[in-house]
Amino acid sequence: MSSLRQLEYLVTVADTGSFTRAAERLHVTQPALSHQIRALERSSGGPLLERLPRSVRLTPMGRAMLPHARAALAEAERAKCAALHAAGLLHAELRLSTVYSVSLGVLPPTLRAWRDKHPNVHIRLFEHRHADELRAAMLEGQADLAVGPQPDGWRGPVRELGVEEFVVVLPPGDPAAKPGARTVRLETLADREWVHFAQGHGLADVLDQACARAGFVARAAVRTEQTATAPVLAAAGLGPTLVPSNVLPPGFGGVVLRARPAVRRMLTAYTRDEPDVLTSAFLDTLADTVTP
Amino acid sequence: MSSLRQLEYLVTVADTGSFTRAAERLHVTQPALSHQIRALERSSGGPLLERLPRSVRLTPMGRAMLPHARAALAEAERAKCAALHAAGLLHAELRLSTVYSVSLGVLPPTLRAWRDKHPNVHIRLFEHRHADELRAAMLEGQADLAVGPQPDGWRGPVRELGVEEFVVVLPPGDPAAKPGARTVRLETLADREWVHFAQGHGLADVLDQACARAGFVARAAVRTEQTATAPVLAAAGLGPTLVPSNVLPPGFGGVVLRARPAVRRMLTAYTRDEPDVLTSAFLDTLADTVTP
DNA sequence: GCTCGACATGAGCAGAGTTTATGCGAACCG
DNA sequence: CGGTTCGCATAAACTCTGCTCATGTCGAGC
Repeated sequence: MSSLRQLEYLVTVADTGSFTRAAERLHVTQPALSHQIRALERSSGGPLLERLPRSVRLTPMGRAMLPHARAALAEAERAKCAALHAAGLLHAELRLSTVYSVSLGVLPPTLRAWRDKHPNVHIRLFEHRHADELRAAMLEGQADLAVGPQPDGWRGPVRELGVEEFVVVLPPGDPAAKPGARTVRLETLADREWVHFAQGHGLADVLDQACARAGFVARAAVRTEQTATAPVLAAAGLGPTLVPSNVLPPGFGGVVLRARPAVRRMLTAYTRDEPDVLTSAFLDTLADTVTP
Repeated sequence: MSSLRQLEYLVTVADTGSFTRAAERLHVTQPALSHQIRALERSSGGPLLERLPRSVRLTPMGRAMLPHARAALAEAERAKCAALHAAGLLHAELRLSTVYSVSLGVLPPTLRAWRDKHPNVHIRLFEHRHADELRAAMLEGQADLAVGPQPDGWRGPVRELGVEEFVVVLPPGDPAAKPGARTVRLETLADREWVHFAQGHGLADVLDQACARAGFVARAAVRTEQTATAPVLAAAGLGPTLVPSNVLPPGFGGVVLRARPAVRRMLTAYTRDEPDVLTSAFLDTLADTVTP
């Protein structure tokens, strides 16, 4: 009997038209996918996919199989949903804890996707100024799930979501932004006054450490408490600032340059204990919406 | 994500109303089933089955989940069938090799069940007089699947189907058959002339070895080539005989007693290489129809 | 009260599935 | 036309799931 996972792999390869892309989407490596598809083909009695040099197509056999595979997956999903519905009405709240920059940048698309899938699950959001605060609150069991920078020495499941890249924001026409350049060296901004963050704000540490690595101390023209304010102030000419690229709204007016050397932060989701159904469902949504 | 197997386990427990019986039907041990159901319950967020002292019932959650689980299983099955159909394997041929006693006793119900499920697969049956002949023919690749006694030192997959119990057949009113007795000691028949089997017939060896273990040599009143003939001759008074219990037709006229000590034979199905889809489908049918 | 039936639990083990590393062939590019 | 890149297959090692075997627990029935 073929497993659900194998059917899921087949569907994903069919949808993406490529082993490699399917493997990415499924969060497994490409050989693992190759193996499973191969096993499925053995147990089905013949090839399901036609390996072309540039892409992958379904064989007639695969095409015949595909709709039933989709249906089986959908039914399994419905089985779980039905179970959740039958029992989940009691405890349908998910407590989510995070830091300012994440709740502004990464979370909104995820929350929208989640709301579409599970409109009856209420989400309660806790926001913290600093990753350490987040960590401490999670230790006390404030929330079911934390989304934020990698916590040091965390006893419990941690899932890596992806790396955030930080960008320098400058006002239009700033001399440090060479025409056409995509990056900027932090050292060239060593003598500027920066749009900084308030004491205890997580991004204040990020900025300070990045500047320290570049060999200088960032002086503050102004310190803001709100993450979203910094790039607006920077674009208005108060000085450069450094923020995760995903907090910038689409069509943002300022000049945006990747820092060189790169300033990155691993974004993770972590829980105190093994995640329950709701939490792990949210984790999947999170992983799906963050990377692609 | 819950696996297909877990859903199958759930459905079977719901159908049988018991962990133990479900485990038998699924050909796994009861702890394995307990574990999987427990895992499914964990990943579903709550109990699916209510464990009563005498039986097992579904919780509302389990009841909600059940129809979808069935549907998922059915779709997965259809996926495989669709693939087979597309590959043209549904109009295929399955070559089956066996020994006389098996083709008479065990196989007919299996073949009927198979015919109902896959009416388009033609079965070609090869019958052998002795297990060694069967083994040799299989080595040469005569058939896709062999059904017969356990082959010695077989290089390839062997699946145990169950043990055949041999019975002594006597004419009605034979003095060796005590009224109400269900068994008979072979020694008490040591001085009889037996309804024996032809030289080279597999059951001839079985009879000789059983008698040897009981401390005597079975003299032959007559030797028959056909398995079905022996019990008829025995019932007609030519002498006792020893045959697998499953070769006796329902409503057989003679006296049937289990041999003591028991004469048993492990019945197996074996293939040269890993079985293909068709073969393993037949194997499943076989395993299902032989044991219960 | 004792035994028996039925499910739970725990330890140990085999095999499935995954990852990392590497190979191979076809297409693309200079 | 060789070199490079992209995409899938293959090999080997490791991890972890899921199995069996042995044992525990609890209620029912004699």
